[in-house]
Amino acid sequence: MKQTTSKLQDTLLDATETVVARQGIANLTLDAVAAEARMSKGGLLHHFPSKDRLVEALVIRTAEGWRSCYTEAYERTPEGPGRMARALLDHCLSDAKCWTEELRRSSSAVFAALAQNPALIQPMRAVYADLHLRIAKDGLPSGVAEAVAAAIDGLWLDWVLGIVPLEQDRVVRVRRALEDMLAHATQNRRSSKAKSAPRKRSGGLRV
Amino acid sequence: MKQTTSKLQDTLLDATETVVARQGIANLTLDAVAAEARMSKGGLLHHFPSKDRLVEALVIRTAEGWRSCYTEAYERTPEGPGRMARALLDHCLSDAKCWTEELRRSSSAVFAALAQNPALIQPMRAVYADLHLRIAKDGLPSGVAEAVAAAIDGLWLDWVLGIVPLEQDRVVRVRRALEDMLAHATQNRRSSKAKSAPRKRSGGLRV
DNA sequence: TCAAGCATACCGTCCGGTCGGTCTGGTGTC
DNA sequence: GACACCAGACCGACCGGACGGTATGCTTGA
Repeated sequence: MKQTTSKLQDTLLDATETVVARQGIANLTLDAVAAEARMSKGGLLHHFPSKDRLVEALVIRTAEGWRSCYTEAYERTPEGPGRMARALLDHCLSDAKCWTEELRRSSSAVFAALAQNPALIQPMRAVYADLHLRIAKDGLPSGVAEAVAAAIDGLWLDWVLGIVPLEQDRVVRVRRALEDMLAHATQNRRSSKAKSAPRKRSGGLRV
Repeated sequence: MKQTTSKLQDTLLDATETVVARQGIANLTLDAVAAEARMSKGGLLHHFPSKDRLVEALVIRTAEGWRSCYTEAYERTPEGPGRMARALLDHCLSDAKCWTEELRRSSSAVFAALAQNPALIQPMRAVYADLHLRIAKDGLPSGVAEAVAAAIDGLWLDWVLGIVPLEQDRVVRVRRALEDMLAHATQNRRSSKAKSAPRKRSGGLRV
């Protein structure tokens, strides 16, 4: 799965992202990529045997980037219940230092690629499966970590698609809400090992 | 913005979705759509002057569908703080009755369309702006409703892209976590009108 | 009879992929 | 050191098919 990408191949993949970012994946042509990378089409095809392979490599590279990203965040985070959730909060929602323009470009390129060729979900699925595994054994009522992950995905979606402009404030607000949720969950877990407090039937929550 | 779509145009849009769902938007051709709708290409072009317009109409139809969907949910929800958040929870996360295969198809088609032509974000943006307006004046610490919306978006993303298979259990777990968060927020708001309790610096949350 | 609805044939363009070729640097041989 | 040889990197002209769009004509109902 993790293929060796040479320096030059990386350059070509960068060029691909650039073209997609600028012209949309509908206008992603081998000629355009080659031009962007200042190479001939023949040269490009020498490194990637087909357009499909090129795009696939792009997706894989990005997926692996994500994996190592959250893996490192996890390693950095102190042990204890909710470790993965805390890692996600700290890494993804702190000061937006991880919401770089570069990430946006690659993410949006991957999105486009997925739309083009649904089979490319595969590498993504692998990464997500890995992530959800960590989340599952997070040591908290499992919905909590899942909610955190989902919320981050949601913010990320808005951002990548450009549906809603990225407001720093909004990220901070959401982060606080999620942190509170996490704190409460941790607290409850500590105070009562019993089944979580009796709750209204799931139809409900009327205030 | 809200264009009148005739019965027949709807059929053609359905056909378009079907083709996208089956073959990906890369293989969305006028011929394919026409064939799917059992009509000639000329007939198709008689109703939609170009492929772009066809796809645009598809996006608009879906966007308006979403809008009316959450608007109705909002109307159905009792007044009070967190109304929009509750509406979203009740509608989107209750028994998955709104996670229909039909929605998945149309959503994924829209995704593909957006990837193909970024300008089509426009209708989506309008709908989201409307939604976020309601969320902003939800009467709770604003991050809470935003977090709910984001989490739902995240679940929705996983589902539409097929990154993670839709598990009913997972939806329920996340729903509970979010409900708890909402309940706490509502409670805090009731007990203290003061600024929310002193919190650790946002760097933190160490358990 | 006229217009709207639709079908058929066709055109021009674009683009992925092929293929023959050139250039460069490395390696053995004398 | 000179030479032959070779492999891999890279080029770019070209081909063939696909696809969006047009032009034109048929059919049906008012």
